Amino acid sequence: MNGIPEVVIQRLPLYLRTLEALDEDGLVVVSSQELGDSLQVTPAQIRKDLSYFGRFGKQGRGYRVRDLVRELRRILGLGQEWEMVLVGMGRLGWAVASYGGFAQHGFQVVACFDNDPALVGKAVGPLLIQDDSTLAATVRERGVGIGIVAVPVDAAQQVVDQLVACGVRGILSYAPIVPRVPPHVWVQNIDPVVALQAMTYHLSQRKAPRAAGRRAV
Amino acid sequence: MNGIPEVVIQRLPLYLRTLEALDEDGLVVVSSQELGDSLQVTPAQIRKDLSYFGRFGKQGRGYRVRDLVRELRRILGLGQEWEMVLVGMGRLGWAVASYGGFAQHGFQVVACFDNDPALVGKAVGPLLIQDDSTLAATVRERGVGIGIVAVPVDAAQQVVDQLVACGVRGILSYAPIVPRVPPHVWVQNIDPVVALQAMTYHLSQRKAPRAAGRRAV
DNA sequence: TACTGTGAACTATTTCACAGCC
DNA sequence: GGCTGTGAAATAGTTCACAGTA
Repeated sequence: MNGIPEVVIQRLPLYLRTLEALDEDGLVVVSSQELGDSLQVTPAQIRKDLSYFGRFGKQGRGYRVRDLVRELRRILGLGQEWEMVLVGMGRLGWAVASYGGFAQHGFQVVACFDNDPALVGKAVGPLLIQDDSTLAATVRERGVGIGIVAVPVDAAQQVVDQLVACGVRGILSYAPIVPRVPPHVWVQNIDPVVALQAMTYHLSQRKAPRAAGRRAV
Repeated sequence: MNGIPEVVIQRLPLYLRTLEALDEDGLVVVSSQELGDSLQVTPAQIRKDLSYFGRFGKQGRGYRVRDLVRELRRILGLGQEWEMVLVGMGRLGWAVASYGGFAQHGFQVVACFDNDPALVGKAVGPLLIQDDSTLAATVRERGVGIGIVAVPVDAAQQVVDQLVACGVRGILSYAPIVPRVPPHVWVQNIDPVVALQAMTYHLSQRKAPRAAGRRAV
């Protein structure tokens, strides 16, 4: 055994999401079996995943939902508000900026940027679109940790480089490339077309076996 | 060996995406090494992945880019136009409907639905928002294969059930649940918050190792 | 010579199965 | 009795390394 497997990390937010829903429903204690039923994951997998981080359950009973929520939030680093900058204010960037789901989960877009003079100065909710040239200063000043890339593919690597140069350590990219980043920077890509294309493989087969995972993201 | 591993299927669209870009750049032949450099995947992995489907390369030379694009498109079932219905026309659904990237890749939203009378009848590009009650008829009539779910979490499972009942075989879900579907239906989930939460785990650690995959999607 | 295609070796991940505890 | 936590076993996935060929 070495570190904690990346697949495990990617599953924790799913556990958290479900546990939060169960908590809202008023459930106090949950077994790995029940949680697994909701998530379509084996109970053994849930227990093994959690065991990488500690012992959170009570034998013979299960896990206290609220306690496990708290532990997972701590493990995932969700105790703080995370500030993000958004680059690219075309249709996609606009939609991302207007998406309420981030704030709800402690992720805040604190500034947004575009290099199109026609867009700079426009208001997006409480923010004004800034020119790309002000990106570095804003990121450095506020110590923003995460950048969202919503620019066209041809500009994507350049924007990623800029963000990395300003000290951003996480990048959520909607651009259809695998960006090149130094090893201390973490990237998550989101591309619905890629998801659809993997799906059509299965839809084209005579018979389809099991359901696919989220690849989340 | 049994079937083709799911991870392999999920990587093929990434290969395709990169090969299409290389083709546009005028590259005629590519080696697994070069392709791997673009994608940050080992050459051995690319060769192995492709070998599940046939022999597409020439020893000593590499792969003809255009031929490999054609093969991958065939394997992924991209020879046809795929019709999709979109359910949920809130902000997110609206953004999805307006997204140009689908049409560009042979995925067409042919109808969109909401259960809010205030939205029904409004135009979204060339489409009119229809009432949910007309979903089944539309899907059955046109034999639509893919449904996109962009409704709030509380309605998501119900909408998924409806889509499945009408004969949809693939679901792209933006809702924060793992929907329950019969085994012949394929699901891909997209949730940027889940992606961010996995990322903050790494950002919270003292040192961060390698870059994460896309889990795409 | 420069590459692919591929068994075999290796590594990672999942599942099993059961001791231990509530 | 029912459930967790966890080594050990089983599976799945990746990488190596080299024979074969254009």
